[in-house]
Parts: sequence; C-alpha cells; structure tokens
Amino acid sequence: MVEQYKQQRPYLLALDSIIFGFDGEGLRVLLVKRGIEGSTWSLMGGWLQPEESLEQAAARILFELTGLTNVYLEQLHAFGDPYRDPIVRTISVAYFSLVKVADYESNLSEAFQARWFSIYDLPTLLFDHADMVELALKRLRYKAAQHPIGFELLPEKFTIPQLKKLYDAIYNTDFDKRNFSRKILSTGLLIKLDEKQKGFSKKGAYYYQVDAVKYGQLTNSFLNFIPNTDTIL
Amino acid sequence: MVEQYKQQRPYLLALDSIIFGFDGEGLRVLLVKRGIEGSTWSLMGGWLQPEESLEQAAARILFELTGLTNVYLEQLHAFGDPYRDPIVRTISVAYFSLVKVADYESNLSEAFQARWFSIYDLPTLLFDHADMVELALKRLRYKAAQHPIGFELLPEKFTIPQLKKLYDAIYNTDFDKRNFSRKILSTGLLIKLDEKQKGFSKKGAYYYQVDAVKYGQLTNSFLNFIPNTDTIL
DNA sequence: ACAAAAGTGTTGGAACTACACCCATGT
DNA sequence: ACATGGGTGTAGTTCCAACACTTTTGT
Repeated sequence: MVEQYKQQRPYLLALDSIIFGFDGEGLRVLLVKRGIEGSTWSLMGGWLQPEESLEQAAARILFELTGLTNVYLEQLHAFGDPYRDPIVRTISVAYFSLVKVADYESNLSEAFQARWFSIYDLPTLLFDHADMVELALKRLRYKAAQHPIGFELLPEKFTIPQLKKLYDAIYNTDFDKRNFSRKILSTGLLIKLDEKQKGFSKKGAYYYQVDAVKYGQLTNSFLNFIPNTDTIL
Repeated sequence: MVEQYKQQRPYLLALDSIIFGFDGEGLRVLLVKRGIEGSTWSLMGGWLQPEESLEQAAARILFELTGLTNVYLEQLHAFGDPYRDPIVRTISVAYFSLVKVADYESNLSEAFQARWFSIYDLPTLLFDHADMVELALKRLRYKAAQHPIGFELLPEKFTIPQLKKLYDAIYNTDFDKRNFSRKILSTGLLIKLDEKQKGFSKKGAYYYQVDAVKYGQLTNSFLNFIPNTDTIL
C-alpha cells in the first residue's frame, strides 16, 4: 500500500505571514524586501522543515524576523494555484498574526529589510501576496467583530481612546465614542488602572488592561444567534 | 536564485473533504471505507495533481465520489502535523462541502463504499480526520449563523419546518418555530411558492425557494457590529 | 482663560424572547 | 370528530443608534 504514495508527486511547501501591527495611528502590515528577488516587497515567508508542524513553522518564521514569541497567530488559508509562483510550483499556507508594534521595534532583525506599510497604501507585492493581505484583512475584521482580539495589537496598558482608534483603523470608520466605550466596558473584560496616560492630551485618559482570566475563558458566543458553538457537541 | 528552491524538501499534498448532508432528520457526514487500508472509515480524499488548483482538486475529488458539480465548497484548514500520516509525511488541505442528499443518492459512485453518518455518532476515523470533522462542524455553525448557507443542504424547494429542522440539527437545539420563521422570512430571501408539501403532515406546509438574485447579491454584513467587510476597502 | 481631548446620560426605535391559540386536512 | 403538524400575533424587555454637554488640565 505504500505504492500509492510513491506514485504521487510532491510539492514545495512554503509559509507566508501577514503581520498586522498598530502604531496608534493606522493599521499596518509588515513587509520585507526579498533579498534574492531584489526589489520586490513581499510578505515574510519561509519553508516548512521536516520536523515542524505548519503552526510551528509559521511561529519560527515570525520569530526569525521579529524576535517575538507568544504572538497571536492564526492560519488564514492555503494558496495553491499552479502558477502562483512562476518558477517552481509551491503551495503556500498563509498565517496572519497580530503584534504589538512597540515590542517589535526593539527586536527587529536587521537581516531583513522590513518596513511597516499602511494597509491603505501598499506597494506592489510578490506573487499572490496582495490577495493574501486582502483576505487577512477581511478575516481580521470578521473576527475582531466577534472576538476581542483587538487587544493583541495594543500594549499591555492602553486607553479607551487608543482602543477606539484601533477599531476605527481596522474598520476604516469612526465609531461613536460614547457607544464604543459603553460596549467595550460592558464586556467586563477590561480592568481600569489607577493611572492616567500623560503627555498626549491635557486631561489624560485612564489606562486599562485586559482581565487575563476572563479573556482566557472566552468562548465564541458573542454572536447574534448562535448558541455557544464551543460546547454544543 | 533557483538554488534556494532546490535545497528545499517537497511534501506530498492531499485533500480531504468533509461532506455534510441533511436528510430531513439529522445532519450527516459522508464517509468512505478506504479500500487500501481496509477497515477504517475516513473522509473522502485524494492527491493534488500537477495542473490543478487546490479548489479544483477538491471539486474533482468530490465529483469522483458523488458525481456532483456546482456544490458549495469552502476551504477549511491545512493540516500538517509531521506524523499525522504515520507512513509518509503528508500535508492535507481539508475542504468542507454542503450537498443535497437527494441529489447524491442517485449519483453515488459504487467504487467507494460510502455511507452517511450522523455527526453525533461517528465511527473511529483515520488519522486526524476526526479533528477535521470537528473543526468543520464548528465552522458550519459559525458560518450558518451569519450567512444563509443552510439552503445549500436542502433541495430546491423546501418548507419552513424543514428549514427549522435543519437549523435544529446544525445547532443541536430546538428553535422556537414562531421566532424562527419570522427571522428567516424577514431576510426577504425566500419566495413562497403556490404549492404545498403533500404526505408528510395533514395540513401540508408551503414550499419556498431561495430568491437566487438576492442570494447572489448577499454581502457578509448580517453581523452585529461589523460594517460590511466586503466593501470597506 | 482657553483649547483639546476625556468622560458620561438620555431617549426613541428596533429586535429579540417568551408564550398560546386557531387552521387545514387526512384519517 | 379528532389528531397532527402548520401557521400566526402580542407584550415585555433588551439592545442599539443617535445625539451634546461637562470635566480636567496643560499652556
């Protein structure tokens, strides 16, 4: 029965990472200049190694670029059009991750020419990487509406106005600050700290942090209509 | 620069299909007995061919088993743990599809020993196929709450009570029939036909069909809170 | 004192939940 | 006539969107 396997043709398997960050102003994507191809911006990527799972490989590649571990990482989609890479057929499994820009700044590996780009102003990208970014953005929007993953993009301590700016950036809109803060606080996920942000505004905004216990216990039933899909079966 | 590719090890790439069906009673998954392994139930699967995209391969494999085309098909996840297949390392991209059981019955290819199983009573499955089914069910629940994909599991003409039974089966619950029908009809997606179902109940329920035009125009903003993520950018 | 951002409260409408009765028809 | 499932209506509640003024503090 091993015969069946031997007749099959194998393919190269790559991973590509859509790395989102937020710098207080806009939603950003981290891109690298591929040394080999020379002048094209592309997503950070790499090859699957024999003893790695896909997830491990994606985490390793992210680490190689940013030095970060314990980062939000989620599989996005497998891309496999026959000619997506014109040189050798390659299947790429794309992952997207959310990083705190402040953490990254200090960790950047110089080996890659990396730069943050606004998602509304991307350069031309290698292969099908633009499709990947577009899909990742859709997924981020879809997901952030139901799961409070937005926190992954902010520092440990953040203010409500910062959080609102993040959501404004993700959805490219301008939420009403009163309704926004009511809605966010009503989740009970935020702990108000006894400390105000200095320097940015005159009055100063209170810092909050995520209640790690409640955040860990979250299920996915923030939804309309769905009974809690984590525990149905 | 081609050197970089040559150093990389390639992997076998398989596709596996989680095929959901609804027979009027419960939500079912179509499983096959793998001829070669002999006695184990597994998902329908196959190998990626050199000139196919992943999606085309998944559609082909589905066709080979069921004879169906134009079926709802969506990529679920890529599974790549190093030892998921103990014989040869294989990456599998899983797709899930929704089929109308009635269509399938007449089309079944005899070459595969296929059977519908209740999702609440599955046999032991090959490799990580049980994980795949579990994830597919979560995705179906998640998705069906926001997108009216439930219709894909029903025949062209169906009654509201049938549709309610389907949703009851998907969520393993019992929706209130008055609220359910109000909610479904308020979408404006259903066209009431001038024909009643015969034989099942004394009174007979009206048939409906999906308004194909409106269904095609759907965006994904049935959601709580998300501005329409299809058109933001 | 004033400018700039933070913070908070109310109201009308919409949507959701819970709940019970009548209808049509085959036997 | 009666049993079976089909179909509909209402009332209370909650949730959401829209909207404007007061507070704090650095300059």
